[in-house]
Amino acid sequence: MTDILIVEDDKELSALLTDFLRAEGYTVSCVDSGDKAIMLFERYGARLVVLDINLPDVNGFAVCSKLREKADTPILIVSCRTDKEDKLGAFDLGADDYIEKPYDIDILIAKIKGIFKRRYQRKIISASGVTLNLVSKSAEIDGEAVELTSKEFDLLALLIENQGKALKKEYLFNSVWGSDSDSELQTLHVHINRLRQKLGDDPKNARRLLTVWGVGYKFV
Amino acid sequence: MTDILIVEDDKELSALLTDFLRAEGYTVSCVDSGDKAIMLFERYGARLVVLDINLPDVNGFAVCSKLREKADTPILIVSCRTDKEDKLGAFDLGADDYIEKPYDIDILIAKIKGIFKRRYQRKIISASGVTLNLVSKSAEIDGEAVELTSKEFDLLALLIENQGKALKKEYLFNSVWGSDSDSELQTLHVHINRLRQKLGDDPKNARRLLTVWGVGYKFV
DNA sequence: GTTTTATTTTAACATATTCCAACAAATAAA
DNA sequence: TTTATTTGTTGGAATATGTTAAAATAAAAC
Repeated sequence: MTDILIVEDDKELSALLTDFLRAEGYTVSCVDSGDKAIMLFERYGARLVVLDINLPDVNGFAVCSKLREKADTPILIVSCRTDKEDKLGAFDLGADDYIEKPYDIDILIAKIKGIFKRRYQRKIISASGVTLNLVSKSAEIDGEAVELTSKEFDLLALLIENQGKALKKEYLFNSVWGSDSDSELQTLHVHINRLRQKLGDDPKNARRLLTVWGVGYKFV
Repeated sequence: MTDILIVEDDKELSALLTDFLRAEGYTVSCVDSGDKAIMLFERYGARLVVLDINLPDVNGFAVCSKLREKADTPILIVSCRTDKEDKLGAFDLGADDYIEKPYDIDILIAKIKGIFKRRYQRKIISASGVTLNLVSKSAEIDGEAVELTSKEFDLLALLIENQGKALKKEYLFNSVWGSDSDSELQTLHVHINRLRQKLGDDPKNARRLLTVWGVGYKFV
């Protein structure tokens, strides 16, 4: 997965931005149209998207909303449009920021660095007595070390990273296992079951790993 | 813990902002100096800080860096200074955004809502004592948690998002169930009925979920 | 190559939700 | 007032969804 996907039809600008970002140590992919952006994102994913609004094919807003359907990757919208409506629309679609062109490239980079730091530099995540060390892959529950298998760990990490959010079963399975055939959701159930045992959670009266009927699961 | 701590010495501006944010369902505290901000934050905490740079006592940047020592609460810096150096410095200190004065209050609120959604998994819609969190899929009625099934939740969310507007039954059914078999509107009645029970609404004298004869329903 | 451990599959079981159908009540039209 | 139409109510059947245990497979360790 590349760090940053730049969607920008101004070749000169995108080349400049790419150089600067690579100098900061990020891996960068560039596309000049919305369709390509979606394709590349579906295929390889990205940790952050810099999205121009005025694209040759589809509208940038449409791209934004399509990306949001797939993942909650941070999206920075870049545009020469200055209307308030455009900005509000962008935030409503789930964009993380709206930056007017022409922008100062140092500021944009500072913002990107900030997002990366807040979003991806976390080594330890925790919620309601459960602590996961993403580096050593070790887990503590209520202060006591607990052995988790790798699938269990990945699943629990995903749930804790999104604590409070009801996550669809398809999404959970997809993220942890990589594919999504309906029949395989049983596998997810089994792992949820194991996790609950290790968490000491009774499913009928779960306190941490809750089922959200008709949707999936959430960690609180 | 309050949701939002506003650090701003312009009383008029902070009062305005407070009103707007409270209308969005956030709890808000206001202070007019850096020392008070630190004190209040240490004592009660906050989920997000809106921080003015030009304060009567200490510099806003100093406040920002002190807050960062204590927690990684999101900080939105608001300032009339437009120098690049100030902005870069703010991001370097860990500020989440730098907003130039004068700002559009709707944009600021959109940004705050976005942060709450991403960070705290809180996307709230509410009307007359009923609050739905679209991210965690949880519901509160008059301050008490209530269990809703997924169809009930979707239906109520649709009604609340369009509060005050009478929605056609066909539209409601279509939106929630996806199909459009007109004959099955009976199903909608049943769900409306359940919702009214959970809302504590008597259909003969409904206070929230009203019947609009010949049309459908509306939430007020 | 065997043993151990982790993971997946299978299938039976348990539960919640949704749907349906019949009827009751309210409203509008005749 | 009567009639037709729309809306409200109810219980249980049908369906969808969730849980669990155990066996089968795959992967890793020895």
